[in-house]
Amino acid sequence: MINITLPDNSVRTYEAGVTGLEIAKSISEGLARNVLSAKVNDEVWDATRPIMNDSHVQLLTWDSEDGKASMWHSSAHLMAEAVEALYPGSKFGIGPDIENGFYYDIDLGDKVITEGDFKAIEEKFLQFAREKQSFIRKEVSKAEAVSYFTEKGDEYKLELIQDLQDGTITFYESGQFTDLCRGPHIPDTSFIKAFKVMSVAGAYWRGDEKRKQLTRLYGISFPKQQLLTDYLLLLEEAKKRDHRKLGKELELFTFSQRVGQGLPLWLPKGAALREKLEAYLKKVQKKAGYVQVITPHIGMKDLYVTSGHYEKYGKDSFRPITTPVDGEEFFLKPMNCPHHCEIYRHKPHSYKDLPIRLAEFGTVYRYEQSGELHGLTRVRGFTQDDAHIFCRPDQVKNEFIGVIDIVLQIFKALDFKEFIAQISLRDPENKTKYIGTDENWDKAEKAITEAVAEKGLNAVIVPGEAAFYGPKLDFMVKDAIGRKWQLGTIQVDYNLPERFDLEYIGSDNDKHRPVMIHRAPFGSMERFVAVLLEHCAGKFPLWLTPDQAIVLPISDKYIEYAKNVLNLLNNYDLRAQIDERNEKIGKKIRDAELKKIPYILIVGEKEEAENTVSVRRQGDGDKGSYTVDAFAELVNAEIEEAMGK
RNA sequence: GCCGAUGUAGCUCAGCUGGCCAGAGCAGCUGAUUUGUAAUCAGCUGGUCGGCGGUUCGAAUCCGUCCAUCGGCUCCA
Repeated sequence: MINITLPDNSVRTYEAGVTGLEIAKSISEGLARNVLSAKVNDEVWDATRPIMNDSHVQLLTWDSEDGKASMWHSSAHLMAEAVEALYPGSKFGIGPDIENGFYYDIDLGDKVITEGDFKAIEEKFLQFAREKQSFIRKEVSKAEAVSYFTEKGDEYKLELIQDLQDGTITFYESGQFTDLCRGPHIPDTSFIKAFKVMSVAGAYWRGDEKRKQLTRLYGISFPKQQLLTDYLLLLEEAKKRDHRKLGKELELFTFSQRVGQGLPLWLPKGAALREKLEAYLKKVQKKAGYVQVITPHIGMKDLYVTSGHYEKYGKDSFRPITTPVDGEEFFLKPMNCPHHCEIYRHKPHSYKDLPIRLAEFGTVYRYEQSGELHGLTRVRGFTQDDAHIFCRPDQVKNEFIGVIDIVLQIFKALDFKEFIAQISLRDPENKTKYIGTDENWDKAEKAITEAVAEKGLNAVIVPGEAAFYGPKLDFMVKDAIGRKWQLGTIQVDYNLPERFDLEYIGSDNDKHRPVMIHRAPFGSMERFVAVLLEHCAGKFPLWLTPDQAIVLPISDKYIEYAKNVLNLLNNYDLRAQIDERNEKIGKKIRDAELKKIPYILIVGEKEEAENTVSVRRQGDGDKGSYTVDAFAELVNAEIEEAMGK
């Protein structure tokens, strides 16, 4: 007999070899019907795998992430089985569960799967699911594994087996399909009640663009049909928040083929919004001791040879611009730091001057691969809210903390609650990718980790994600459909000061090397506006929105009064317009609501007589009569509350 | 850059397997209406059907190619 400890710390006794499923049955039939897998001593197992020793067991259902993962992973197998049945001779790469569903990478030979084929795959899948196929776990030797897939002719699986150790290899068999797999899986396929192929895409084998591109099928499955319906509805809703759609509807920005792909054109309202953001950040930075600088959009090739960027990115950049007579080469600046280094160099510095914090809304141009461009989040020309801090080594940590404070303050003002802080460190396996000495890297990584710890930030640490010149702390936010984008970034750099031979005179009257910190709290104005737009679904915070209010005269008899109101609003520094069109009030309200203008001010006979406006809040209906003074107070109070003053 | 899909008026879309001058709603313009909290009515303007080339008596529709966009992959200083 063995003792099984459940999550509530109760202990039950079973015969050795009991399975998660049997434990569930002993608790209740209902639970047994919903158990997908079991966590046994912190390892997720099949619910049908015998437990031989005393263990802590947690039964996993759809409600847990691990339970979902089990179902999705099993669904990937089933999808593969369906594909193999429909397209015999298919070879299979990998098929993991992912955040929303799962995928399988498949070599289909000459067959090209398109959306038209999805239905057949779905039907075959559901047919297999209804057959209640069990997932049977088998431990196999490396030799057996190799022999199976050699016979099947699946070179992808063979390659995967090469990397595995003998004695740790397991196969899972379900229906006609046998796969190399670590597991775990759900007890049988009848748990899967709904399935949809979401999309098809090309994906390089093992993520290497030099290797063959396989067909990646994305799918998602659920234990209830209704959950699939709900999920699809959720996706529809998310699409309505897409910044590309909202940007068009709200006339914030546009693109022109004639200007060039990935080169955004900011329309008046978008420009107004962006200027508000810039003004806000300038104010915050001024308080934090930053000074603004301005540098040109191009720089000589030699500047980037010095910085090391030419060697690293020269081939992937826009081709250089050359002068007509001497053929001197200039590059569109892909970043601002080399220019700022030259500003630092323009005169000698004392240790007493440091830190020097040079800030610039610097527009940069990078040649991004055409397939990478994406609305405003990935573009070829964009403006960084850049700054470079030149400081003494003993000031690094404090400066770093100062920047974290700015980022957090901004996120708070804009109501960004869900962000991920990520510390990117050097890849310990492949140190040659990076420039700079071991010692400097160690120092920089230590400074970041300590600063983050001191701020109590909950950060994930990812080795191998560092920039080539230094480690960094990034702030990532998800967009409407769950894609992660990097916004704010803080990067320690011991490298550029070296390359540009930057120095300061210390208290010992000797020359010393300053440390540089690159930082951009928004990241880029383009990406930040895109993500902000998706977060607020186009309903920007009152302080930021291009038009805070719109005055709607009931008829053209009241246009004069509406203009008086507008004047008063302008005196209060509120941004407002008048809708002077000859339309009925209902129509004007509808249009203003659709434009997501926060306050709608209706003026007619009554308001003119009483010297008031009738206030309507976007999405929230009639708020009653206010004098313009009282309305201005209302607006200011709302702004102050939101900014957390 | 790679794989797949898409591309019709400013916007959202219809136009089936090639055949009357390419359509609708919204937006815009003109006129009527002078309006009280999410769409007043009428008329009008607007499109080398992404570009170029081909097949055909005939192409928005079929084929090729280029461009752009979308979903991924790779990349992201």
